[in-house]
Amino acid sequence: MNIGEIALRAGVSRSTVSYALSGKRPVSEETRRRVKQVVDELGYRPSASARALANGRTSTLGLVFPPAGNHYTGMQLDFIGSVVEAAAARDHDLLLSPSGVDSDRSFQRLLGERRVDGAILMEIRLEDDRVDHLTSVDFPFVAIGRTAHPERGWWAGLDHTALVEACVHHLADLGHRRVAFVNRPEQLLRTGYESARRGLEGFTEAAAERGLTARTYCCDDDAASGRACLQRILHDDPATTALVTLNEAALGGLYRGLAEAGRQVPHDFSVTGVVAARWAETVTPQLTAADVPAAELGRLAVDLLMERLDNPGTSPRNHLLVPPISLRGSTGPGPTAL
Amino acid sequence: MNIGEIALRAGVSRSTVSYALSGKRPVSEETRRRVKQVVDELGYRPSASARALANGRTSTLGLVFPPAGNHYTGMQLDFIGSVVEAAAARDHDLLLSPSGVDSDRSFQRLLGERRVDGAILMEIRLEDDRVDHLTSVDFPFVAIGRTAHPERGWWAGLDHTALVEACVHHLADLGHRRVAFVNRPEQLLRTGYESARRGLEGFTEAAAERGLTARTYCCDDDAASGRACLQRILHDDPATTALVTLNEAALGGLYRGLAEAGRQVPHDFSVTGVVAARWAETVTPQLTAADVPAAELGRLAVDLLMERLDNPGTSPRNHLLVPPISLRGSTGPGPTAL
DNA sequence: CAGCACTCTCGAACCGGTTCGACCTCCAAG
DNA sequence: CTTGGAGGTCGAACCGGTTCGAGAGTGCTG
Repeated sequence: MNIGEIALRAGVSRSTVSYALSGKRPVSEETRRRVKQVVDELGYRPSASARALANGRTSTLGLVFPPAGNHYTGMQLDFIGSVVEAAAARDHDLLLSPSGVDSDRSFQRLLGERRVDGAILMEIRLEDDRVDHLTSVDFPFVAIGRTAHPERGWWAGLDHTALVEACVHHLADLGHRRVAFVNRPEQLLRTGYESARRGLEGFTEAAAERGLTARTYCCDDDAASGRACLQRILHDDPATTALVTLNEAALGGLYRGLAEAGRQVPHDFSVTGVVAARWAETVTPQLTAADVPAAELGRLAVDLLMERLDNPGTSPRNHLLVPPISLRGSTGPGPTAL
Repeated sequence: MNIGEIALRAGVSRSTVSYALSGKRPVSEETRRRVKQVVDELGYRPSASARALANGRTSTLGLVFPPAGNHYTGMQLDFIGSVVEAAAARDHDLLLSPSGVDSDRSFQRLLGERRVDGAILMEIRLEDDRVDHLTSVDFPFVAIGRTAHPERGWWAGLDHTALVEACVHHLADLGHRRVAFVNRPEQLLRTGYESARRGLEGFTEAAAERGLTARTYCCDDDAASGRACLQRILHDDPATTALVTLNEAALGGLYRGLAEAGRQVPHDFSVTGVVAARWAETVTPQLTAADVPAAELGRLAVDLLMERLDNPGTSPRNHLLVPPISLRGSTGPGPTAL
């Protein structure tokens, strides 16, 4: 059942059916009614491929998805969900593209074969080939996070530097003097993963500013690594009384490590960091943390992308979010309090 | 840069270029070489829309995605990741479709507009309109879970009945006599959500078989609800010594509730259920549970779907998984042990 | 009544591929 | 020397839409 079939049954030409449906040219009320009736009877819907071929737009956005090798964090799920819904609300579909092992190939599929009108890039690095490449071919995309040269692009991101700094200040204000930082896996840090880098930067800077004794650690994205990491922390400096983490997946493990070491949260050890609210609430005591607004980030990214698609040539826009710290129960007075 | 351009530069016709690239007809070595060289030089890739229009296949699979209203569970993320990768491994893309508020509309987009060759349906209900509809129009799809009439379709799922039964037997063997079941949200149960229904069924049956005193609860998908649910359990029957849960998102809240009530896990309260390993490991003590093999489920679903697409008319196949219970640390002897 | 603008409709071209049938050439078998 | 088949190439049609230019009909003005 194609447009020709509809035209036949409605007794008009194919172009008239097209105009009746799109409204791009005036069509008599009588004709429009007949066409719509036939369309409804047959349940006709125009083929997406044909339409995409004809007018050069696929009405599909691409989401470049982190590989499954890295464990996913909960934040990503909320993010994806909100992107799907925001896209749907604007009559666009979302195509997932793994940026995994063979990332070139999937890039080729998305861009080379023109499957999508634009893309959203997750897992940004400070120096990011993909960003450079897309920028150089002028392909419309929005990054989730900032590269080292954020002024030149479209992006939505979190100010991890400021968030981690806020966490450190919070701990320092409470009287903690010896603090640790539990980062994302080392491989991510080394390859310039944005949040890991900027978070570390914020931690180092704020700790120095407050004159704290600070140690930094990398930790794989799972509970067992979190537990091991905590053991290293207490082994390296048993006098440590607080930590800041970016690592959602390790959180449960960190808590377990503390429990095993006999440290009570928040009584004799404080924990804080940057974590989606949903996960901060699963640990006991609930985590005092800067809540990652994943869903908002997804909506903003789609907004930006649609804006870029609708007005090509506009100068880049961006959103830098700095959510406040939600005080829950995982931080308490440190040794020098009072 | 379309196929005509390539043909021009290689000095052959468009059809020859097509055959040189697809290999569907013999082409002289000489010609093939020239075509490939031009293609490489220009970085030409055939347009996905045009190809889809011409041969009727989009090389795209649809994933009907649960709405964001329900909180996502961690299991879903692993699942999606593995589906994306399995699809990519077979040169297919994955299109996400929200099955949310306006599920008819997104269905229309996917099927009516022929954006995908086949689909994977999550969040199956025992009586599922979507399944009935797709079956009646003979659209190729694979369900994640079984409807009430599983013999007639293609699906991959978990045997929630058996898994929950195994949990109950495990608790009964340990000497627990008064147990509770923490299910997914009531709205899901009421609307016939498969895992909630079958899980409940397994629980009720096994508890009866073992002569246990059993209570069942519904619980929303978040930590606060888990905590509240646990309070209800202990309020309704303070002698309860164990629970079985399907609710990943509530797990942290359940543990918190237990801690607040002064019940030590596993010393004076046992917890078990059906949960993805990654989440079971985040709580302390780690959860003894049937590990939901989300990634495997995703791979299997893609395998089934591809098989169905490649051999239309084959009789339905399915996979019913019954993962074993992983003994971790959250269950211990009950009151009647020894 | 001619001229004109406006509304409505149609046919044809186009988007960028795939595929079918036909044709030509060359070589081996009869 | 004919015949036949295989290898290689081309043109044309097709997939299912959109869009442009033009023509038919109508009503209004000069």
